[in-house]
Amino acid sequence: MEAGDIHSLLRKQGLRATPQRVAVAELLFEEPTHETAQTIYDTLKNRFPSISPNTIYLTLAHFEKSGLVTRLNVAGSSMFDSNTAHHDHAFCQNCNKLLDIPTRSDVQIPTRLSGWDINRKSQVYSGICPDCISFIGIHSV
Amino acid sequence: MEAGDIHSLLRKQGLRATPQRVAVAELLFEEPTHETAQTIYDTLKNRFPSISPNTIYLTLAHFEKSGLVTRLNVAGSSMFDSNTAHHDHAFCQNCNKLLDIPTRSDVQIPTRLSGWDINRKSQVYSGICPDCISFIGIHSV
DNA sequence: ATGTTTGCAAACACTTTGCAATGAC
DNA sequence: GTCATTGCAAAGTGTTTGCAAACAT
Repeated sequence: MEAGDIHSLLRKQGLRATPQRVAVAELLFEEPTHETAQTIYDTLKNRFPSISPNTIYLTLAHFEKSGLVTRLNVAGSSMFDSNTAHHDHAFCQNCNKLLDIPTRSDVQIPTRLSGWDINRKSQVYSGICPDCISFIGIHSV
Repeated sequence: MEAGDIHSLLRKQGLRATPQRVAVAELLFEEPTHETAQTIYDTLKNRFPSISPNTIYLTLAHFEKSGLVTRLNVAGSSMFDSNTAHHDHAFCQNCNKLLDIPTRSDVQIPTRLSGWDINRKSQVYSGICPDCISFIGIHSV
């Protein structure tokens, strides 16, 4: 996805397409990685030396509200996922990597759960990723 | 579970049974609620006016390491669950309540997931709890 | 031109650290 | 008595706030 597309994507959501927002969106949509506000801030400080955490957090909140990204609470902070199709996650306890994995079953999100109004389902598998297993020789205890 | 039992429970794990630790354990085992370090600290400040956050956090880390409790990352901070049997969770986006719910399927935790060494599975349903629906009239958007 | 968004600075919530004093065993 | 644990104080993360200046529309 290139800059022009991202611009109109934001506009379609009624969001003003500032350079900072386009940059955040690029980060989130280009790569299949899950960024935290912190990593985005660190990355963008190079291109926008005067950017503030405020901007990142407000931008991400806007994106979330518009449904462009999903917020995931993992390892004590929020990670953002541009893959809005339903899928599960695998989290590496060693390197903190978060990976999308296909849903293991065809179970749909139940909208009712004994009186609850459920709008989101999050399945997270935690363990050690292949890289850390082979590279460092770490195994779960 | 009474104080004496908790004392020996801790000792069985090789943990020194200090009054503070017994109090933390009581909180976690008496009620089926999920406490955060913060709520535990706030509660125990009454009984132990000089207790420090340090103690709470170290205690919870010990309990987690010993397998007495499970740490859950929800809504940006850790919640602790004394129910170590496998089960899912329902999280209320309005009142931040976390509820244990029985697992919906008999799927066991897979120990291998395309090269990963998985040791934990966490299923969280997010939405609005019955109390908040009827009481405040909130519904998910 | 208008109203949103930015950057700044400061505060905030939660968690972790280092170390001497305390206390469980 | 010994060593783990506590309390204290301070710092470290990650996130949020208020407001004037800047900017997208």
